[in-house]
Amino acid sequence: MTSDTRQQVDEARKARTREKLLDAATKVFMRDGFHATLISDIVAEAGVGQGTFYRHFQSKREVFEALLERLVSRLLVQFQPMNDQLPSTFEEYIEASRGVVTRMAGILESHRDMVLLVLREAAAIDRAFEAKVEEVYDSFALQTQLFIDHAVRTGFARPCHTQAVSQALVGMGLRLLRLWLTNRLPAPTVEDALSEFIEFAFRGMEARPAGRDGAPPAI
Amino acid sequence: MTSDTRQQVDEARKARTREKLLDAATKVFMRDGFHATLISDIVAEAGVGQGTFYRHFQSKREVFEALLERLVSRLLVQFQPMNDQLPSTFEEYIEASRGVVTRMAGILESHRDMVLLVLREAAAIDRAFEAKVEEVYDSFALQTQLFIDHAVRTGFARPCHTQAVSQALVGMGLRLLRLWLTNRLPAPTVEDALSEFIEFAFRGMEARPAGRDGAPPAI
Amino acid sequence: MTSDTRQQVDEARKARTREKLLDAATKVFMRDGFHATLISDIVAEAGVGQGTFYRHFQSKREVFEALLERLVSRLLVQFQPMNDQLPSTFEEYIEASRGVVTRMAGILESHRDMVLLVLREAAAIDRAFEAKVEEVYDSFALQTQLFIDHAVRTGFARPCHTQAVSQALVGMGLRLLRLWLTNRLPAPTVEDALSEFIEFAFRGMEARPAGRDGAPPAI
Amino acid sequence: MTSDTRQQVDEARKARTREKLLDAATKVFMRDGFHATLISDIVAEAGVGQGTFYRHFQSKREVFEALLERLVSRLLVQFQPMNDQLPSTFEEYIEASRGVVTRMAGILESHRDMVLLVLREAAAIDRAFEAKVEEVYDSFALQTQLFIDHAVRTGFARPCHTQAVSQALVGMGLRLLRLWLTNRLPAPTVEDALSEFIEFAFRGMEARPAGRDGAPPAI
DNA sequence: TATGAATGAGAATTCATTCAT
DNA sequence: AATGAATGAATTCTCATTCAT
Repeated sequence: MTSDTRQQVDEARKARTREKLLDAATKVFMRDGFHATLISDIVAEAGVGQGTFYRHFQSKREVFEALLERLVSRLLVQFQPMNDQLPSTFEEYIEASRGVVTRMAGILESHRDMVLLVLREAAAIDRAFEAKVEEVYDSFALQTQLFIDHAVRTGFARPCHTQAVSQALVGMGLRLLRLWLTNRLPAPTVEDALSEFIEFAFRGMEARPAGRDGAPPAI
Repeated sequence: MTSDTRQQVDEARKARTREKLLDAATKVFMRDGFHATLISDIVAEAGVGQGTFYRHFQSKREVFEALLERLVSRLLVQFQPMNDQLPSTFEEYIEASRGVVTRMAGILESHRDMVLLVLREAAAIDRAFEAKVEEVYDSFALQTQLFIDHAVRTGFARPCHTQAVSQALVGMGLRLLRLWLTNRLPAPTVEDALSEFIEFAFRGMEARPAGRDGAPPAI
Repeated sequence: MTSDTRQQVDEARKARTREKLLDAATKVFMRDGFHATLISDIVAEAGVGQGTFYRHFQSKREVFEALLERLVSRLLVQFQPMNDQLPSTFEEYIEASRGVVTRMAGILESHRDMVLLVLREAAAIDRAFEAKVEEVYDSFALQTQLFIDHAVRTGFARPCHTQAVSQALVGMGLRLLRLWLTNRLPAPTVEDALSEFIEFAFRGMEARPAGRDGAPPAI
Repeated sequence: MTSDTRQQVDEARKARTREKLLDAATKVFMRDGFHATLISDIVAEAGVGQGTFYRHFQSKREVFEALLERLVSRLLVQFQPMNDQLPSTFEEYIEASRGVVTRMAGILESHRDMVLLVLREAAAIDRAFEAKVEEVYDSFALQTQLFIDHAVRTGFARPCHTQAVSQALVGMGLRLLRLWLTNRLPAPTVEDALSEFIEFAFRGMEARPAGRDGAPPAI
C-alpha cells in the first residue's frame, strides 16, 4: 500500500519534471534557436538539476523529437474531422474550405511557438527531421489532394494535376502561416488573409465575368 | 618596397584561396549541414591549412554569409530583365510569366546546392540570417506584386489583395522549388510542373467555361 | 529537492577542489613563471580535469588574482597590530621597528612562494595588477609614514619629507626581501640584515659621536 | 665599384630597418606589455612586413634582449666617470653623491620607456633576464659599496655592513625611480626627492644636534 | 529520483614561423 | 633584402555526459 502510493507519487513527480523540461525547451528553443540552446539553458529555465535532464532525455535532439511528436499528434487529432461531410455545391466547397482552413489556423496558432520553431529549424537539425517534417507537409498535401480530386470528380473543379496543385496550396499555406506567426501578414486580419487565400485558390488571378451561381459548369 | 607585380601576384593568390574555401564550404555544408560542419572539414576539403581559414573569414557563419551574398547578388543581376516588356494581351501575360519563371528556374538550378542550403538552413542559423532570407523572399514578392498590379490595372487580372496574393505565389514557388531540388517534384518534368503552376495561378481550381480569347474581359 | 546535507557536502567538495587548484597554481607559477604556465599544467598538478578549472576560474589571470587577494588579505590581517603601542623612548622606537619588521619577515617568509611570485611577475601581467601591487606597496608606505610622523612629532626623528622617506624605506625593504627570498642576502642571517637595515634607517651612513642616551635631543 | 655601392646601400637599409624594429618594439612593449605584444604588432608599428622581422631577430625575446643590451651599454658608458675624483671632505661626499645621482637620473630619464619596461617586465620574462637585470642592480650596488667603503676608510661614514647598506640604497633608488617614471613621485620636483634621498641616506631618520662641520668625527 | 560537481573529448582559435615571390 | 600569404602546432575553452551523494 505504502509503496504503491510512493510509486505513484514518484511517477507523478517524474511526469511533472518531464513537462517542465519540455516547456522550458520550447521556450529556450524559441528564444535562442535550437542550435544555440544548451542543455544547461534548458535545465536552468526548467529549474531542475543538470543531471535530471538525462533521466528524461538522451539528448537535445530527443527533446525536439518529443516536442515535434507532441505537436504532430495534436494536429493530426484535430484534423480528423476535416473530411467529415463532403460538399455538394460550389458554395459549400468554398465554405468547407474556409472552415477547414480556419480551424487549422486556430489549432496552429495555439501552438504558435512550436509551429514557428518547426518552420524555422526542423529541416536544419538533420536529414531525419527534414524527412519527418516533409512527411507532415506531404500528408497535408495528400489530404488536400483527396479534397480536390473529389471536387474534380464532381465537376466543381477543373481537371488538373491535383498532386502538383495541392503541393502548391501547401506552399501557399506555409508561407502565409509563417508571415502570420511572425506578425508580417500582408492583410488587416487573419480572416481577410484566409479569404484572399481561398478566393485566389479557387479563382486564380484571371479576371472574368463575375456571376457564379454555384452550379457545376456544363461541360 | 613591394613591387606592383608582387602585390598583384599576392592578391591573386589570396583571391584564389578564398574561392577554394568558398567552394569547399558549399560542398561540405551541403553534405553535412551547416551546423555539423567543422572548420576543419572545410579546410580539409579546400586543401589548405587550418590557419588559412582565419585569414579569410572570422567564423563559419561568415563563410555562409559570403556564400549567401554571392548567391543573392547573382540572382539579382539575373532577375533585372524580368519586367522588361510588359505584356499587352492575356496570352502574352501567361507567356511572360512562363518565361520569367522558366528563366528563374534555370538560374536557381545552376546554384542548386546553395539554393537548397538556403532553403534548409539559413533561417535556423540565427535571426539575422532569417531576416536576410525573408528580405529576399519579400523582394521576390514585391516584384511579383508589381507584375500583378499592372495586370489588374490593365484589366487582365481580377482586383485582389495583390500583396497577399504575391506572397502566396512566392510560397508556391518555394515549395515547388524545394520539391524539385530534392527530386520529389510531383510532375514528370519541370516544364510540366511550371505549366501547372502558372495555369493554377491564373485560373485557380474552379471549373468554368473553357474558351478564352485572350482579350481582357469587358467589365 | 536538494537536502541541506547534500548541499553542504557539495559545497565542501567544491571548496576543496578550489584550494587544490590554487595550491597547484602557486607551485607551477613558481616553477615555470606565470606566462609560461599552461592551464593544463595547473590541472595536471592539481590532479583534476581540464574542465574543472573553468568551473572555478575564468582564466589563468583570475587564479593569480585570487592568489594575490588571498595573500594580501592574510598580510593585512597580520599587520593590524603593527601600531598597537607607540614607543616613548628612542630605544623603544628601534625595538618597536625591529619587532614589526621581524614579524613581517616571518609572515612574508611563510608565504615565500607567493611573495616572490608577486615581486617578480605581478607588475608584468597587466596594468591592473601593477596598480594593485603598487597599492599594496603604497599602503605599506603609508603605515610607515604614520609611524615616522609620530616619531617626528615626538621629537625622536628629525623633520623630513616623511612620505618620500617612507617610500624609500619600502624600496629598501623590497630589495632586501627579494635578495633574501632568492638566497642572496648580503648578510650571514636575516637577523643581521634586519639589524643593519634598521641601524641604517635610523642613523644613516654618516659617522658621528657614538653615545646616544635614548632621550630626544634638546632642540 | 657598383656592387660595392650596392652593398653599402643594402647594409644601410638593413640597419635602418633594424632600428625601426627596435623603436617600434619599445613603443609597443610599453603600450601593451612584453607578453601581450605580438610580432605582428611590432612589424605593424614599424611599417615593415611580417617576414622582415625574422631577417633581424629570431624572436620577441631577442628583441627585448637587444633593447636591454643597448640600454645597459649606454648606462655603463655614462656611469664610468662616477668614481673619477673621490671626495676628501664630508661636504664633498654629499656633493659627489648628489652629482652622481643627478647625472644617473638624467640618463635614466632619457631612456624612460626602456627603463620602466625593464623595471616592470624583465624579471617576468624568464630566469635569464631576471638574472641579467639582477646583475645590473648588483653592479650598481657594488659601485655604491666601493664608494661607501672608501668613505668608511676615510672616516666619513660609520663602519657598517657596506654590502647590505648599498643594496638597501639600490632598493631605495629603484623605488623612487619607479615612482618618478610613473609620475607618482612623493615630492614636488625630482631635485627635492633626490635631496631627501641623499639627506636620508647620510643622516638616517634620527633627530640629533644639527651643526656638522664637514670634518670627520674624532673616533 | 534528483542533484550538480567533475570530467575530458573535441572544437575553435591564435600566432610564431616558413617560404615562394 | 623585403614581403605577406600560408601554415599547423599548440592552447584555450566549451559543453554534453557521467557519477558520487
